[in-house]
Amino acid sequence: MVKTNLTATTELVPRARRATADNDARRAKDPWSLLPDGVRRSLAKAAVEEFSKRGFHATPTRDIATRVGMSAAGLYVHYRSKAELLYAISLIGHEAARNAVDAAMIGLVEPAERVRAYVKAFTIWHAVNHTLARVLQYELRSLSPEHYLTIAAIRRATEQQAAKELRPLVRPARDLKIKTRAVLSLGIDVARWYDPSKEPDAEAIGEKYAEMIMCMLGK
Amino acid sequence: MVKTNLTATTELVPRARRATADNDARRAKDPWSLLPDGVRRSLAKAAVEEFSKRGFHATPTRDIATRVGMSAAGLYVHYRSKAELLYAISLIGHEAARNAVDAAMIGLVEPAERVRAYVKAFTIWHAVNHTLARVLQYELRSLSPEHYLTIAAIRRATEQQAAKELRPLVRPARDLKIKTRAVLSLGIDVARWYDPSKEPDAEAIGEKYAEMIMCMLGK
DNA sequence: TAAATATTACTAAGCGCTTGCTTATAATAA
DNA sequence: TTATTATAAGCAAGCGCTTAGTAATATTTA
Repeated sequence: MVKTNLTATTELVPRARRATADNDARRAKDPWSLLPDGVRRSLAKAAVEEFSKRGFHATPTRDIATRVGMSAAGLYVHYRSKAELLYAISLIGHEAARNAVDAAMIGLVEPAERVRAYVKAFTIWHAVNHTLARVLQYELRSLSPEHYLTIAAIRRATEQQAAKELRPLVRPARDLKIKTRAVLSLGIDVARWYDPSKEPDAEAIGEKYAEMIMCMLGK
Repeated sequence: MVKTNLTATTELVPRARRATADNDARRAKDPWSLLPDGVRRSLAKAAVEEFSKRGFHATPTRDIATRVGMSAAGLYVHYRSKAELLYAISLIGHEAARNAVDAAMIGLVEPAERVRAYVKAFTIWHAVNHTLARVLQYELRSLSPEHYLTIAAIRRATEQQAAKELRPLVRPARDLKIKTRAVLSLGIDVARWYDPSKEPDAEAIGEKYAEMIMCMLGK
């Protein structure tokens, strides 16, 4: 399997392209750049809009297809099933969030600096990409059992990464788990309440949140 | 409309009984005591279990009825529609959460003490009642437009109450909104990640969260 | 080269199934 | 009686997805 095409038989998310600073920056900025431009991407974006607003089970595939100007059956040329569409979205979303925080910490070595950058980037990502993030967080239960296992593993890795970064800053050490939870929780929940029409400045929220967390950690 | 019965034509949540300390304590403890014991309560509890696990739209009314040993049609003797069942749950849940924090602050006058009690009670409630809380938070979008308006008003009041309690502790004053958001957000999101089989001690989580928030507020 | 053959992207129609809810009817209780 | 609680049966609508077919494009063959 060398060539990449757009059919449903292909891998859901294409292999990472050559790692360049340019690609990294673009990926950190727009989650959808992980999916090659085309109908497949349009369908995924349309699905996120619908799933986010109404929920996976309340969204008919017909509506997603119509949104991109297709007949109801057209969707199934590009995705095997509604379930696989959700899975593709979930994979892309989790990878994009990971890329965003990784990019923000590049070059930082001081633990406190790294954590501050982590929290800020994580928060901003969940504000800017709140539509996608809502699907990631609220539709976990809508994944098929097999798909869920894969996504759950990715999420465990995220939690471990956060714990690793926080460890040098948390005293007593036994509080590491609950404080890691709190940090991730605070960032994730931004996606629930964030409304760009009322709170346009995601950057400011990220800054404040980073400040609050550092304060909470006694730094 | 004086008498209370169990039919679908009655008010969804019965008028508050005579306010006694005993009733207050029971209500703070079990949200379901807001609904008279009987089939109506059983159905609501069964629905919460299902809605929480699978989501409103993924749960057939047949499954809810079956859970309480009824035929599919039996549900409609006690609730006009699936939508009204969700609405009743939402009303009860929001009122119960409010009762819990109010009860925790009774007799406290010092602002810092009140906030500490507030955060602790709010957090514990979302851990202990995480099943119900998930329905409250994730099924807002499944409410009918009219029902949503009522619930949204209740939620605005909750936010205002929190802001009122926090105001004396927040400097600079312009941070009140974002910090109120953070406090509520942290508590609410406990319902998402809390797993009683892994984290049995809700009280300890409430205590730690209160500590963390006070630290974040510089107290 | 041109003709023959696959492959791809798409649609109109619709199948089999599940959904929320209603109806007709019976049993029970005040 | 009269009101209440329940059920068995089933309806109309909506669902995910398939099928049969078309047109356009690529690939292979003569």
